[in-house]
Amino acid sequence: MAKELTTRAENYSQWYNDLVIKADLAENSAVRGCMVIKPYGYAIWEKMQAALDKKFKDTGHSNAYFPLFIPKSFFSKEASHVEGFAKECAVVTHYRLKNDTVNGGVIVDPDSKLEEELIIRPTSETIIWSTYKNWIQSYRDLPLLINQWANVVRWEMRTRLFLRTAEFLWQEGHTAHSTMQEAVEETMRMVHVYADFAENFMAMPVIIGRKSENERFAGALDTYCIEALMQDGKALQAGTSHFLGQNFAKAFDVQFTSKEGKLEYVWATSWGVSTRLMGALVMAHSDDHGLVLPPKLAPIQVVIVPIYKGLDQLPGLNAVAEKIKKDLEDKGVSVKYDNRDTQKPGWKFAEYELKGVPVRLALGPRDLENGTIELARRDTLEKKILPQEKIADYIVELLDEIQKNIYTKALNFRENNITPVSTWDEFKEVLDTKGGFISAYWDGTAETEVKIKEETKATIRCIPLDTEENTGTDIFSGKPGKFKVLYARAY
RNA sequence: CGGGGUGUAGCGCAGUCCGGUAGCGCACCUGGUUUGGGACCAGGGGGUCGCAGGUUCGAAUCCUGCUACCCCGACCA
Repeated sequence: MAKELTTRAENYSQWYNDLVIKADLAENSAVRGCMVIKPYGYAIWEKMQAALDKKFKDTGHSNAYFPLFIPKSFFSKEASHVEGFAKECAVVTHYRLKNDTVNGGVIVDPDSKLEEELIIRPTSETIIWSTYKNWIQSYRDLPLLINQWANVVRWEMRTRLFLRTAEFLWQEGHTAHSTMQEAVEETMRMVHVYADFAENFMAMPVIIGRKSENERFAGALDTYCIEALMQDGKALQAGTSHFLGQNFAKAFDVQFTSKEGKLEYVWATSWGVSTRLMGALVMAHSDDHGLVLPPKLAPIQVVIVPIYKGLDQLPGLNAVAEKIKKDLEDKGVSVKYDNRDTQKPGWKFAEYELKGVPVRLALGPRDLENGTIELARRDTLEKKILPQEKIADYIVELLDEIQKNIYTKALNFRENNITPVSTWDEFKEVLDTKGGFISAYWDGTAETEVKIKEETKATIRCIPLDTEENTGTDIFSGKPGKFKVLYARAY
């Protein structure tokens, strides 16, 4: 028993930490707050990137790359933006080291102080809008639809692998439009792209909504988000899309000449998802045996494990396994045949379960005699003996079913954990005993939201897009509210 | 930045109170037996006990200072 996981019931957050490390997704690095994403974890991220990148291209966006460093002065141009990020910026002040003649080693050369400090990007709005100023002159240059895949740094006090690290990987889309309506449409389009990705690839149901003013992105007029529910009943913001209005256009003087010959400021959006999605993926589906990966994001979809007494039995098993592997690969399934003699079958079973491989095939001498093979599903842990014939076709369908099953399971959980309440006592009770999303009327004031947060640590996760306007009573203040919002404790 | 905790082999830990030749489990290496749910036996390698001072014949252990990391709070995708 080399790798024991803490169970979810024992300690959910320990379970998460154990799992990320033991499934070889990532580990802490020598640099405080920064993680090393290991090959298996990175392979999942690459699958996420590929799926998202395609969706961005399909909606007309192009990739580009902007600098890691941002001149400090750029930050001060948009007031609320600075305020939002100032407290968590890493700053480059010098550009050279020199030998320390006194104590040995190296020291920062005091003569190399920068005229203007450089901020390591916590997000790229400022550097991008200072660039867009030169790219945009006419309505003919619009819309400008750019995405970048990059790393960013936000100097966090407390970090957790994937969920919150000082450096993380993400994509940030930055678009410019000639009309407000077009920019609003783009904002909405992209939040729906995220929701579609979360549901169809990650098999993670999300609620699309609008953020309250408190939770809004620094510098945005409106922030839309996808919110997911983790198995411990805490919410996790999985992606955001911002309508930036003309704030950045005005701050960086980005104007264009309209068809009518008038000089106007452009309208902007930005949107992003990060490696935090990896954390969401882990917490949405996995169990006490390890990861449960949706087939569409699993680096290995099927693993084949041979079982034999004596190495002389291996060649016969190899022949059948290689054939099945090829049949599957011809159908676009990624397969690993693990015939290492250095580990025993039982060890391999446990290992691939830990790593969330959706389907496992085991092939032994009995199967060779009978023309059968043992198939185990990771999501349900069911085992079946099946004929080898047409196993590839069966698996192709099964992968699809597993993808759906994982989603349905997560959806049922989510639906069972949205609790409508109408009194403050009920609110606190549900929050402490059940968790999940709490649906309640809100009077629309930041004051109420802040007080609720202070008392319970729950925040307004979002105002769901599909909520109908109605009249109700605010759960906390008793004042009239126009719509129901979702409260939750969040990551 | 407050409050708590821990630094001993790659990982997880015991030993520290009461100073006397550094240990256990896992992992690793060699050989053999094994292989349908994390194999077993035998042998083997690996440590300036976080760092720097001090006390002592002798320090992982006692004293002083420093440092790193983890957990809980204030901030955040």
